[in-house]
Amino acid sequence: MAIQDFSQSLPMMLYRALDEIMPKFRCIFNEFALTEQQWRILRVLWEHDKITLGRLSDLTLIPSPSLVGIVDRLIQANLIRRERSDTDRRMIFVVATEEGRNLEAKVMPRVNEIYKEIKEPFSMQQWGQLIDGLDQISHLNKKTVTNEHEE
Amino acid sequence: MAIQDFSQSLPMMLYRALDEIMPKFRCIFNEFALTEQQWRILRVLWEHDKITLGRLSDLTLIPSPSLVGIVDRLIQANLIRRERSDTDRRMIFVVATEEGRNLEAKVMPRVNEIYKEIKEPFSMQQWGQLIDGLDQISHLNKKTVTNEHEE
DNA sequence: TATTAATTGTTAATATATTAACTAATACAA
DNA sequence: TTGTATTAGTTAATATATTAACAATTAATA
Repeated sequence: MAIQDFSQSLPMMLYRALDEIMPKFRCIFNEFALTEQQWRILRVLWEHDKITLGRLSDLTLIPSPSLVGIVDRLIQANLIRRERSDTDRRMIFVVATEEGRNLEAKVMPRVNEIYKEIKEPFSMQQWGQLIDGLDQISHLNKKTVTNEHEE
Repeated sequence: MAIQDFSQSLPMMLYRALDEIMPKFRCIFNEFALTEQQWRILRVLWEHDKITLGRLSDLTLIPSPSLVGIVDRLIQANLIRRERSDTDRRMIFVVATEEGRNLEAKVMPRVNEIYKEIKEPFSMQQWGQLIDGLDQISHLNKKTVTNEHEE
């Protein structure tokens, strides 16, 4: 039997999907002088006032060694700041500055617009199946696939 | 209405899916002293004896500026070689060396094994829906979404 | 055929990913 | 309480991504 088509493999399908949609978003980020990774960090900080670097790494999927430099540059841009924990001096919190918080109202509408465009051609069922499938992939080693809700 | 959860957004779901599965594969690549990108190039060359850099970039999803260095390193490893076209001297073909071709038989079984593990917990229908959804995402601007089969 | 435009690759500058090693602080156990 | 392990974050080295600019070649057009 012949080699299965590389282009139709799951990893390449995932990469291609990202290659299709991310440039649309990056286009917006660049208008605000943000890189994609910088955006991710701000995006998380808009949901969490105060967060440790470790958790930030988990939520943004940015590996911690990368996070160091990206956070540095966001601080230089005066969009966030570091804050060492008093109780456990190993931990470092990251907090958005006022300028960083103000970006939300400017960027989010633009981003939501693109997101809606992407989602639009899908039926609600199709979209749900896609998200469920991706969720199942990303939990392969974590738990049995049946339970949906967790804290 | 509150901000929708960033972690459940399509881009982050895609990134998380890749974060889950790719380390498994990279583990194998590293055993053969290959990076993921080097692997992708070889993988394509096993399906195409001879291919231009441009098309290689399309099929591997490796941006051409990156391709230059990656190809350089594969040449140093004696796994591929460059070959300038006679008919159009702008084009450069990439060809696998014998050593590069020989890798296929060693690496592919290992990779297929992991791939099967990933696919295993899915029903055939679930998997099909996932692939279809991803395919639809990656063709958003190319055509109307209805036609499935193409050459 | 001289000019212009388009194509194919490359270089350059900066940002990020990957992997391993390392520091500082804390938790834990003998 | 000392020694050890663990945790949180950083540094270092190399590879790759992103964006823009560029060179060489070919195609197109007046």
